[in-house]
Amino acid sequence: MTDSRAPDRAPRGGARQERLRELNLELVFRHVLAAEGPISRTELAAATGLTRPTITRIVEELIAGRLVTEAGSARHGRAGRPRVGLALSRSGPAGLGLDIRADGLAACVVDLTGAVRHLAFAPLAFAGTDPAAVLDRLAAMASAAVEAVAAEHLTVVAATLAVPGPVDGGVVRSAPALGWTDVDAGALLAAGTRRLGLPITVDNEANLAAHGELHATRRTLDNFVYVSGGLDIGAGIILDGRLVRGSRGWSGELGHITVDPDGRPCPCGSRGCLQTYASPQAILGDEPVPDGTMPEVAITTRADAGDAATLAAIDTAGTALGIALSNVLNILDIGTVLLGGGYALLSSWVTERVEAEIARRVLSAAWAPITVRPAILGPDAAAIGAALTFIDRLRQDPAAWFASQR
Amino acid sequence: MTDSRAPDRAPRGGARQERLRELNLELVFRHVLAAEGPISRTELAAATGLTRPTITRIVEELIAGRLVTEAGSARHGRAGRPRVGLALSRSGPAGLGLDIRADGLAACVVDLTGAVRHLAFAPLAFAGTDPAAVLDRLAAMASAAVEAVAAEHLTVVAATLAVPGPVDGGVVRSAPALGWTDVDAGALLAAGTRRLGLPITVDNEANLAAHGELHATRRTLDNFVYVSGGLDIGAGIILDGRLVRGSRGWSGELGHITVDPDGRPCPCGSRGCLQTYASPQAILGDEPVPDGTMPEVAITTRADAGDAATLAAIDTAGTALGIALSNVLNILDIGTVLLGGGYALLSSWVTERVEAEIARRVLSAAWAPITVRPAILGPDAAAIGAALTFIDRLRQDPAAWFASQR
DNA sequence: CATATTTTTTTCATGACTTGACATAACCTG
DNA sequence: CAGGTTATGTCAAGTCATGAAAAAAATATG
Repeated sequence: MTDSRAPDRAPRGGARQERLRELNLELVFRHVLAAEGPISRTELAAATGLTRPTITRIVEELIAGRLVTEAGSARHGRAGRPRVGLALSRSGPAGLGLDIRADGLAACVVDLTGAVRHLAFAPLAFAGTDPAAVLDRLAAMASAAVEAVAAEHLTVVAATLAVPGPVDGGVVRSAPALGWTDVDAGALLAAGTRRLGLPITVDNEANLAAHGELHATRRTLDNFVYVSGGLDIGAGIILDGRLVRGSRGWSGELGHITVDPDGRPCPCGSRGCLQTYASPQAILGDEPVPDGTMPEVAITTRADAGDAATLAAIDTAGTALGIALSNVLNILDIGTVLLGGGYALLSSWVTERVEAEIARRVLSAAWAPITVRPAILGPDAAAIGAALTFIDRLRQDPAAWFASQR
Repeated sequence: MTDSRAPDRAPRGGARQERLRELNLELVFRHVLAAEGPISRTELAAATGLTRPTITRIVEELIAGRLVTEAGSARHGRAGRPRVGLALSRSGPAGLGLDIRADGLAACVVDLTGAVRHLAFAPLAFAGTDPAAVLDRLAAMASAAVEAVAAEHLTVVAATLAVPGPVDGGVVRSAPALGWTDVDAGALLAAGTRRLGLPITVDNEANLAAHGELHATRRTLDNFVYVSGGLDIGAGIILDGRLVRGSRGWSGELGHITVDPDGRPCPCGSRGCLQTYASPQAILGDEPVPDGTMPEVAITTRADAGDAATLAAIDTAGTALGIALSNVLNILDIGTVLLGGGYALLSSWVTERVEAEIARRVLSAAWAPITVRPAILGPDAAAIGAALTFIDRLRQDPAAWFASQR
């Protein structure tokens, strides 16, 4: 294969007539997706340029495939037969998202419309926990989620697991927040969920959370950097509505951007990495946190109380984050920064400093201002984004879904 | 338009039979492209999965459109009718690339195969030059190039202009190397080349040079950062064989990455920007350069002579470049850095330090080594990449070319 | 020079779409 | 409640690109 792009665009050899059908099915489906509310067959015909007979056949197929349902005839006041509204099915295939985060485990099911239909959380302290035990626990939550939504006629078809660290295939390379190194989370989870028969994907938490935000804004915002704070600082980058994964999927290591070349030493072996200044632990310094309290909460509590050391540390963190983000923005020309994860809680404290550094250091900021604001989704962003992984694939290529069903 | 991707994939309403033809034409064309040497109709049939009759008809169309030619029947020794080799036409449509660089003007024509068929360079000192005069001069070079290749039956169909600085539409926002600010280079060039009737695109020099390198490696290397040195330091980023432009096309501002937050002041208003340490002028310091000498040449001359100040400055520059690139690689997970522009000349002096910083600061370098090497193309990389812009579009979407011809 | 072999082209059937006409369904108006 | 109006479903004929099979073209071999 000399041209790496060849298989992307025409994967299955020559295009036969069937391919036309697939293309038009995709076209119609995408119009149903994009429509604000229910849309009728006649409207679809007008919008797509296809004829009514063709639309009728395609809609029939979409309904049979459980992607679309008739939403009941919406009487429009005028004379004539009322149009039958068509909408994405709320009882068809669904995606399961699982998240291993610093404070516990989350499971989430999202339907075709992107709506969260199930969300469960189990607090868990990770100190010294065995990966297999954690993933067994998570597998149980997955089963429970699948059963819970089955009652609403939703069929979970695929699962994605979010982990806080770089992932290689299904293997978690390093997740300091969990104390994991080279854990084959994909295999462990697959073992626990064999009964469900779901294909499993494992991905970085920041990437998935960014993906969740992309959907949460209904794709009106399709260029942004999502900052995900925790023990590690990660970033999910969305360019032109697509997640930037890098050549091996390890993009977004924001925490190890150099903020000061001869600065504080970092466990990674370098000096002056962002996370030595801006992670919650770095802000808290040596001060211990009461058990069961999220470090971000401890920070805001102390800051609200006017603790001078904390305020100074927040200042340093904001500046460092601003410098690191300036680098990202200079390289990628992105107009929006979303502060997510722990930073969503701290955003009112750090946004100003971040904005100041960006205004000063990003070349294009002079003629196109850059927005910094907290993310929309809360701590469940990654779980939701994970659940959306399958939904998104299905939305992009409904024909492949039909092919897989046969 | 709620889903921003909808128009990408099915732009022209419903897919009719014609669309099938387009898809298969693209498929066949891509196989001709990917083939090592000439390829016969029968081989194409086997490779694409289409039948011989279909191939015959499509090839007929490709030949009529001047994209493909019969390369003469290659007798293969065995019995039977010899296969007729088909190859990309070397006398069909061609792309024109123009480059305004620090030391002069370049014009370049590239044919469908990617071969450079014409290359001209005119030295020019930019101090105090009027943009309109420069672009007039360049327009004359463009005309000469078009005429020169017309003798070889090549038809120039589109032009792209490379400029050293961020571009907005056809407007050069700022090009310190030329002393230009907000110059509508596209319009000025269009005025001078009206007679040729070419569509004109203006783009950043680093982006285009990266694109040139992508083709120079025959797309075998499809994830890299191309560093382009000059008065300004820019970067062209290729991810998955695609140029990363950012949301407004201003990506790759490597020169303004913060290397030291309280470092040297930069004309941009910030402090510690890479280019205050690593641009040729920064390396030379106050020392004057003989007129007509490229600064990079002056640097290597002094370094070869063992000048201590120069060697120290090179060291500082290499370290700074390494830090800046580490940031890029941490964010984007790219495995290769190509040193282009002026840095190609300096690569033997700086590579070691750049590699050392990357090994230390890039998280993934621990388990996947990163390559740093000089770029393949020389100073004409941007002109060649510019000429390839149109060729690339045509290669990606030959059907659109046929549509535009009608 | 006839025959075998391989490549290319021609001829005909298939499938998906369009157009246009008509039938049916469900609602509004008077 | 009859008749007009609008939405949807169904049927035929026509178009176009493809696949399958057969014919034609061009060469090597005996």
